Amino acid sequence: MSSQEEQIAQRRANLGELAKLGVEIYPRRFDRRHTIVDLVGRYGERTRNELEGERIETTTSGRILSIRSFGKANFLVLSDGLAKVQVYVRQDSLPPRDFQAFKLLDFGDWVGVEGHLFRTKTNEFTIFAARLIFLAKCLVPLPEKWHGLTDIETRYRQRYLDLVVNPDSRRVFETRGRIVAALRAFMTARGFLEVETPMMQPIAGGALARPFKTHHNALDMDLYLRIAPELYLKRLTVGGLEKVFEINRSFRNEGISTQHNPEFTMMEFYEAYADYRTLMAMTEDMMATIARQAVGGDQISFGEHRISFGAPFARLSLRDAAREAASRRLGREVPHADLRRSDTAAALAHQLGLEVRSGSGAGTITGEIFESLCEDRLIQPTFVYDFPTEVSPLAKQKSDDPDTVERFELYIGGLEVANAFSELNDPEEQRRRFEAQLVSRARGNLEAHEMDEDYIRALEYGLPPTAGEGVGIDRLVMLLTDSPSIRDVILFPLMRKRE
RNA sequence: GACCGGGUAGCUCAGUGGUAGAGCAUCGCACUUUUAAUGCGAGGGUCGCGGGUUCGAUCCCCGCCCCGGUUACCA
Repeated sequence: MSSQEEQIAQRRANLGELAKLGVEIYPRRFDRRHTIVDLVGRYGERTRNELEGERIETTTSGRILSIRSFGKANFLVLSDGLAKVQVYVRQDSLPPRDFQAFKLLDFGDWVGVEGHLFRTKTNEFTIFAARLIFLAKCLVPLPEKWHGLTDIETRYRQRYLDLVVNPDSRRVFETRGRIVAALRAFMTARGFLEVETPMMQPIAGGALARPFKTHHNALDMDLYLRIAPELYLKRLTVGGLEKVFEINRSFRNEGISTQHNPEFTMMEFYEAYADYRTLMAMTEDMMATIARQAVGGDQISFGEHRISFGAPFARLSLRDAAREAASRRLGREVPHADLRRSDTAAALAHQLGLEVRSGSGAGTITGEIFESLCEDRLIQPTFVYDFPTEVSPLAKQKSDDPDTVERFELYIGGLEVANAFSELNDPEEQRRRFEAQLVSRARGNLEAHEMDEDYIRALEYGLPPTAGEGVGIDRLVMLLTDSPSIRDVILFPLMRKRE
């Protein structure tokens, strides 16, 4: 029998013995007077004399993290996930059955305890147990207490184990919860209405990405998991909902990396009468506010970097960024004009050693130069603005430059954290943009946007001037929790199936 | 997809072409204020999977699986 089988058999046997003692082995309810974190927070600073004088009684519960046994005197450490407390279990202070049951407890079991608070000789804040109540068995041995669980694969596949033994992991997800709560509060306080739009869509639009496909049986209809909620949210603005947001899970059938999980969370919002400049100011405020509420300040550490979330953020036009990086790389001044024509842009990309799809326009190539040369250098928060129209089929052109749209992306710590633009609301221009995308699709670009007649029809009813933005919540959580991989901030990241 | 690193006890890790190692955990004994409790004793292994070389493979070779990283594709 392997060590694990042996330990499981032993724990099962202990459970059987508990049942024989007449202990209910899967009880239904347990009423606590305090949680452990309450107990420690309220009384953890009391001195020995104060505790002796007050004789504070408590009933609490948690998982057993360790058992130190001296025969007739024993110490348990219980955790409720947020705090730990020691329990002193003394044979002559418990009902005999409780003490017999105690001896059948294993590391990892859930128990309740009744008793009063005191400090031991070594001044440890402790519950002096008068009753022990068995709550649930841990049949499988938990990871070791000292080294914890470091195996990354197990941490992702069995996140519950990671959460039991790695307090840092727990903290990441608590911070994530605070970030989402702070974002929601931020938006609501500014008069935005939280809405929910379809995750299953007949046309996967609103972004340039490959979708997951599914099928509805009763309707015999193919559907896609959304790649973005964008087109539905703007339909709502057509309907007169001037300020809407959705905290949305979206799905993209693309590669997996430290920055990409197939399903990910965005906060996307639309504001009528605003343009992308409005949103830059709002985004600066949003980032600083979220940082303060989630981690208590607007200065953070991310890997080797110190990052300030304080406004104002740097601003950099995309073409300038690409041109300057290309000039630096090639050691010569690249003229502005070279990024405006597809032939000169392609030649430039070739000199830089970048491969571009044949038939790519100047805008696509400029975007690629930016991505490969600039993205990961943008450590302090930076708005990269004014994107090529070609790569932005849903954004509004600048009034003086039809090849450029009013769009920005926010980069922090080398991560693309937000993407925003003044929304294209001219239905005829929107149709031309979709048609250009269809040409790109016909050339093999599987991420090109599809024609969405229903969306064009909505625009025909009139979308007021509007600006919209998507904020990548997973990446924001990475930044604010100093996590190097998106999988560290998603409770159950997608893993390959395993037998 | 390519390249690099990894997969050995429940956990954390060492190791060798010749019977598989440690600490923690587990089991037994002792112990009524410990702090990774301690002391003594014991059990626990498909060395990721499959093939090959060899008298003999956990180790060398080939293929595959899984994980991580880099890179490519990809907004």
